[in-house]
Order: sequence, then C-alpha cells, then structure tokens
Amino acid sequence: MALEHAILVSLLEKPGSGYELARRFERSIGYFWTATHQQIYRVLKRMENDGWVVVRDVPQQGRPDKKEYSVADLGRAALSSWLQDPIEPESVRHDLAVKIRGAAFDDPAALIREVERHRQAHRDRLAHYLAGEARDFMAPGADTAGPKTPLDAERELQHVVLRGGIAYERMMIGWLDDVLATLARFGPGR
Amino acid sequence: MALEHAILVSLLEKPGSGYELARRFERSIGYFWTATHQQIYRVLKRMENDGWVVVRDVPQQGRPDKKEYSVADLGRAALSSWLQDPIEPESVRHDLAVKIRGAAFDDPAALIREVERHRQAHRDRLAHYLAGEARDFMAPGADTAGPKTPLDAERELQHVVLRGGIAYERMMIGWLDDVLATLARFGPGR
DNA sequence: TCCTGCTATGCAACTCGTTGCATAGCAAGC
DNA sequence: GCTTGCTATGCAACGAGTTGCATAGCAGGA
Repeated sequence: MALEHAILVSLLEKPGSGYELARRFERSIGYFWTATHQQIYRVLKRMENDGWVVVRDVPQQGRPDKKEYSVADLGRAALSSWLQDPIEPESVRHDLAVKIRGAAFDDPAALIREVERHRQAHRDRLAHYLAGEARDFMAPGADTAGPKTPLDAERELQHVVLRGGIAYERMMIGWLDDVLATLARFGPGR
Repeated sequence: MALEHAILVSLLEKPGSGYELARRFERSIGYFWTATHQQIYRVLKRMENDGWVVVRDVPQQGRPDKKEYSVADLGRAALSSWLQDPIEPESVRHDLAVKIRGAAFDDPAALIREVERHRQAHRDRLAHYLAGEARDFMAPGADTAGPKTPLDAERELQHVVLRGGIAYERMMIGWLDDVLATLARFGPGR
C-alpha cells in the first residue's frame, strides 16, 4: 500500500488539508496516483493516530476552517523505511485491452468508437502535461547555473516523473492508432 | 469491474478450469490483467449462479479431476452489453513515481538500485513478449493471403494487444534510463 | 516411507477502494 | 429569500482484491 506514502511525499512538498490533498490528487500527484477525498480523510486520520502527521487548526475567512496536516518525525521515518523497501513492478489493469480481445466475438463498430474516444482523452492529457511542463519547468533562467540545492532536486524529480507521464501518453496514442489500423484492416471484410 | 469480462473473453477463446484460467492470467491475459486463483474461483462461482457459464466435470488420469467452464448464452450477452458500455480511461498507480518524488527527501542511493532493478524487470518482460510474438504471430505463411476468417480476427486482436505490451515495456525502459540519468546528474553533487 | 512438488479447489479474514449520502459555512446571483 | 456552487469534513455500506491457510490426488526421488 502506498497511498499513505504518496500523502507523505505530498505533505513534505507542501503541508495542506485533506481537501487540498484531494485537489492535488486530481492534478500533479494524480497523474500517477488516484485517490478520492474519502480515502484521503480516512488515511489521514489513521496517520494522525499513528503519529505520522500532526494537525493544526487553521481558521479562514470567507470559507470554512481547515485542518492543516504536516509530516512528523515518525512519518518521515516511515517514508524513509518504505523508500528502502523494494517494490514489485506494478501489475497492469487495462480494461481496454480486454475489450479489444473481446471484440473478436462481437461487432467491432462500438469498439472503434471507444478506441477513438480513448485516443482523444490521451491527446487531451498529453496537451495538459505539455502545458504544465512549459509552465513549471521551462521557466527562464531557473535551472541554468549555480550550485544544486535540495529544491533543485525536488524540481528535477517532479520533472522526470512528468516526463514519464508524457512518454506514457505518447506511447498510448501511438498504440491506439495501431489498434484502429488493425481494426480497419479486417473490419470491412466481414 | 472487468474481471468477469476478462474471464468471459478467455473462456470464449478456449474453455477451461479455474486453475487453467489462473495459469493464463499469469501469462497472456495477465499481461494486461492480473488475478489470483482465489479471485477467479470466487467469480466463476458467481458467474455460474448467474448462468453466465456452464460447468462440465472432466475426470483426468494422473491428476485430480477438474471442472471445465464454458460461456453460456447469458454470459455472451453480458459480455456484448459490457463491450457497448463506454469505460473511463484507466487511472494509473505507479508506486515507483511516488518513490522518485519521495527521493528528494531521502538518500537517493537506494532509489537508484530500485530503478535499475525495475529496468531489468522490464527488459526481461520485453524479451519475453518479443519471444512470444515471434513464436505465435510470425509463423510462416499464416497471414499471407486468403479470405479473413473470425479466427484471423482473434489472432490479429491478440497480436495488437501484445504489441501494446511491447510498446509499453519499451517506453518504460526509455523512461527509466531518463530517471537514472536525472539521478546521476544531481546525485553526486550532494 | 517420507518429503517435495505440481495439479486442483476452496474458506475465512482482512484491507483497500468506491459510492452514496450528510452536514455546514459562506458567496454570488436571481 | 432562495438557489446554486464552492470549500471543507465525514459516516456507512458495499464490492474488489489480497493473504494465509486447508484439503486432496498423484508422481518422483531420497
């Protein structure tokens, strides 16, 4: 299980409330890890009980108060120990691949529409990633010269993870093109 | 949920027992969908109750008897209806990406070993996929001329899914090289 | 004979993740 | 004053997935 560790990383990058974490999981962190707010609240409570994080009540004006979480020493130690642990290369779950093989036993017309829809979704996500990259990592003069600081490391690591997302989307778009070409090849002949 | 649908597809391609399905989920189907034998047995039982599949007791010599499942009309209809339903593009879960961003707050040496281990695992899987492709889809004279049959469609769809796996592994290897280069760039300077 | 190992099926307990719902403060517009 | 919408937190129930364990037939080797 890594949700708690994803939360620790996110809180180390910047403390925040459960709500804010949920927003982050819709964007940057969510590019490679999803979680709903229910899950986050539940896990945060457990982490608080375990002493991994500490809470601070933050009154706000114009909106409801929030609880701001930050990482405690125990949490940092837990993250550190998890980082040492080897993990298994992820197991994949591709509904779409199941559908593609299933299309051999059904009318492929619906599948073609579905694949085109997915390709568009991946195009959109790619555009979104590229925009984020231009915004956050192509800033002028940022990483030119000077000594490397811990903040540089944080940025560089965030960037390489984003590049992974970009590579993934590009690969998917190419493959979905391949799928469509394959479907077109034998589709009309039936 | 798609496990039951993955099972339906697999049983349509070839009827088999729960045990055999579990083996298949370790190979071909398992390239894009994982399941343990517990899960498979449980779901098979439910599918039998729902009339999606039918069982046939098959006595065997030299080994325990087995129950061979095959798809019933209701199951085929259920699969067909699921194939019509649009699904959401998958949500990703990459432990490794969490670790990479977490490495900003810890010693990156362990991460480097981890990334190298994963790269090797992806290399192995790629070699395995390529061997499977050569064995199953590069057979001489198979797909040269003649009219397209439903069996051709089945094969072509299996092949395009495998090509997806190959593209995925190649992308991952390239990205992990990028990660290692990035770690090397700022790692020594600390 | 006993142990190991493979085929084959299954139960029970647990954790993880999703879905639906509920509450509440406050702002903006009709 | 009412509705809509965003921030913010949470409960309860369910379904999916994992882990540990148990059973049983049979083969082969020490």
